[in-house]
Amino acid sequence: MFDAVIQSIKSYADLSEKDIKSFTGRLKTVHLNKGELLLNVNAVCQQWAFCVQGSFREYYLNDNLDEITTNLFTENSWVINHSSFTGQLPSKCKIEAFEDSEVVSISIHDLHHLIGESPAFFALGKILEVDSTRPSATATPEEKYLQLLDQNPAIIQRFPLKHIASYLGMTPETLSRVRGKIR
Amino acid sequence: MFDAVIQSIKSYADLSEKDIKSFTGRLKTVHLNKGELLLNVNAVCQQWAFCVQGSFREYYLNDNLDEITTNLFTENSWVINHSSFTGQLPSKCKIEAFEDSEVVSISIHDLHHLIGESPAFFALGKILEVDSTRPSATATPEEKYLQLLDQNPAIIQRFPLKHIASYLGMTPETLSRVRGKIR
DNA sequence: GTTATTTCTTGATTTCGATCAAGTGACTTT
DNA sequence: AAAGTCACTTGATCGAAATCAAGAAATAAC
Repeated sequence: MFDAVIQSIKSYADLSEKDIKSFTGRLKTVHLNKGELLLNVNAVCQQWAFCVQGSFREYYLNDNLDEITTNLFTENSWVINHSSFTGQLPSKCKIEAFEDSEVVSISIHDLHHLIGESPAFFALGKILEVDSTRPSATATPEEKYLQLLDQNPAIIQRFPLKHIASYLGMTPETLSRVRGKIR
Repeated sequence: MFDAVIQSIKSYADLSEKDIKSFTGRLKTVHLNKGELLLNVNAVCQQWAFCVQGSFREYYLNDNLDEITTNLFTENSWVINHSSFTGQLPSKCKIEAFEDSEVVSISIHDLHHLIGESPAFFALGKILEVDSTRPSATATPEEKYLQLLDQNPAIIQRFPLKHIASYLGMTPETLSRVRGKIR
């Protein structure tokens, strides 16, 4: 049932069977229809959510009311607003289900509790860093696309060009040309 | 003695007098001469350091062996490598004393201990987020400079143009022209 | 099945910032 | 004081990506 999320946490922390039981005992399964929000603007991110099925998009509206995509998530990845979670501050963006989706999540409260029980859980902090690896802002459009293709090809297969372009910080036209060049 | 750092933590967390005593009791004062490293490449950031006097520069060498400045710190700010600390991963950059400097620091171990003693300390996590506010990568050179001028004018007064330009992701020539235009 | 709408591609033009280059002034070093 | 280095400025040119614009292809709506 929780196979994928168990595999994920095992890859970050050295957990005993008992630890894993404690962990899964605190997980909640949540279903979101396309368009529903996992996190709204100004809400504080209180959960670590692991996407079991579907996909999510994190974005905000700039002054010009364009949607700027800040993150894209697919199956078997952690869907967390990093800054809102760590600082327990109001989020600047929304996280929206891009398709009908299912997540399993654990609250910040339960996470603290687990760390208190077993220090091994502390290593899960790496998830916040490792999972947020994104193409570097200084790279050229082609480099950014190749980095994404290398690190997270699922995103490219799953989301339309305009969201990927926004996520990579370029226009759809530029991304289209990069693709044409690579092909 | 620890006035500035006490003021800083009070601004992030609601701490009792006892909490503050526990905190300061674990602080260590370290002096670094200009050029000495607070954190080296591949080291894991194990400390939260608060700059009491002096200034620091965080940077790495790119493939072309240019020094890319990723952060600049002056008095009364927290000098921490965010990603290395949170994930307890090897740092990709150095943090170097830019002048003769003094920091007070607390170890990750002691920080955990304090959180165990009093949950109020958990709110200090905000420091990692709030302090890392940086001019947005998508802004124009002028906007980036004005954002920095607004949020952290001390940096502009303290560091030479080339490091500020690198930090803001532009060439020294461009920054010079931006300054000329604003004046 | 036809019409809309959205998504993507392709071309022409423009623009902003990088690069290349030279020069000035301040500060060291000897 | 002369020579050298360093920090910054200013000008000219270039290039990559944005913008503007139009059309093709795919998808949705009626």
